Amino acid sequence: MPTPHYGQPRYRVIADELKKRIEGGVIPAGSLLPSESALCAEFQAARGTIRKAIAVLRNASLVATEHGRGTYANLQPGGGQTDEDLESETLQRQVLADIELAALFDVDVGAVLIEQQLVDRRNGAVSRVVRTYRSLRSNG
Amino acid sequence: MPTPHYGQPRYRVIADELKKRIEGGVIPAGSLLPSESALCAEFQAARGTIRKAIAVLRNASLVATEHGRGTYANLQPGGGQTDEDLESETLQRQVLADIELAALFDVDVGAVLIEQQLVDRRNGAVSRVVRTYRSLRSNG
DNA sequence: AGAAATTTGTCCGTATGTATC
DNA sequence: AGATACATACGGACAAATTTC
Repeated sequence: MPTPHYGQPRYRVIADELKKRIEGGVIPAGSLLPSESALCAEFQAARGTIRKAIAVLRNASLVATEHGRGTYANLQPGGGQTDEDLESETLQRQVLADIELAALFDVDVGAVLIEQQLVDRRNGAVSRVVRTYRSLRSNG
Repeated sequence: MPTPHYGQPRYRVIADELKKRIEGGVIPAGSLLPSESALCAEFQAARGTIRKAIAVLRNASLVATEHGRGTYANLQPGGGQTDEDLESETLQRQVLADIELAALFDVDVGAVLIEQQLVDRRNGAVSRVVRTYRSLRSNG
């Protein structure tokens, strides 16, 4: 099989599945996740893909990895009962200035602006979308 | 060459080198970095290694990557001097969800969203516009 | 409008190095 | 010392977004 990845990339699907297991208690907090090779076997994925999935969870502070030991399901640092699972992803792209933005930046309508978009997810659902616009030649 | 990585791993060395070039102005802020394949040739490294180096810079907000375009040197690593005159104003309003926001918030296109807009001015000129969107029923 | 080239994104398989048990 | 597990690195292939012709 070559590489079919329409829709969500595989590493993100795997990350979501692991997240469910951690939140659902299938993988108790503080315990070790299955080893990378075990996850490779289960999900029929390459190690790089598994590692990337784990990197997503690590980035979300859901797990912590120790060299030579393994990856632990997260024990919440806040002390509290923070059952919240925050996630965020960013992307940057070029967009065309609408009338309002053009007036603000003092450029022509349709001029190129840089947009950075941040999407915050809370327990899976999008809670906030932040779009930051900058002019090309403004050193913010 | 097998894979010796005593001391610093290769991707980190490459990341440091690129960082020097950006901060030193060899790669001007806002301009494109060399393509991944070009960097592969220059550093004699595999693409995955180059991509990992760039990921380090992206994580440090030193660069931003756009699919199909390239990786841009970032404009704003936060220069030191602060003798500038900053202003900001905010406003809140209701807007209608476009296709992308509708998909993100899982609502219908045209549904009402809350938008908060922040306009930063620097010495009079708009340097940044931040638009934050929330759903009405968002438990934010 | 459309095809080709460029560039980044994802995924695979493998090999080797390093840390821990 | 040996086994296990994560870390780094290579090379190849195809997908998707953008630019160029």
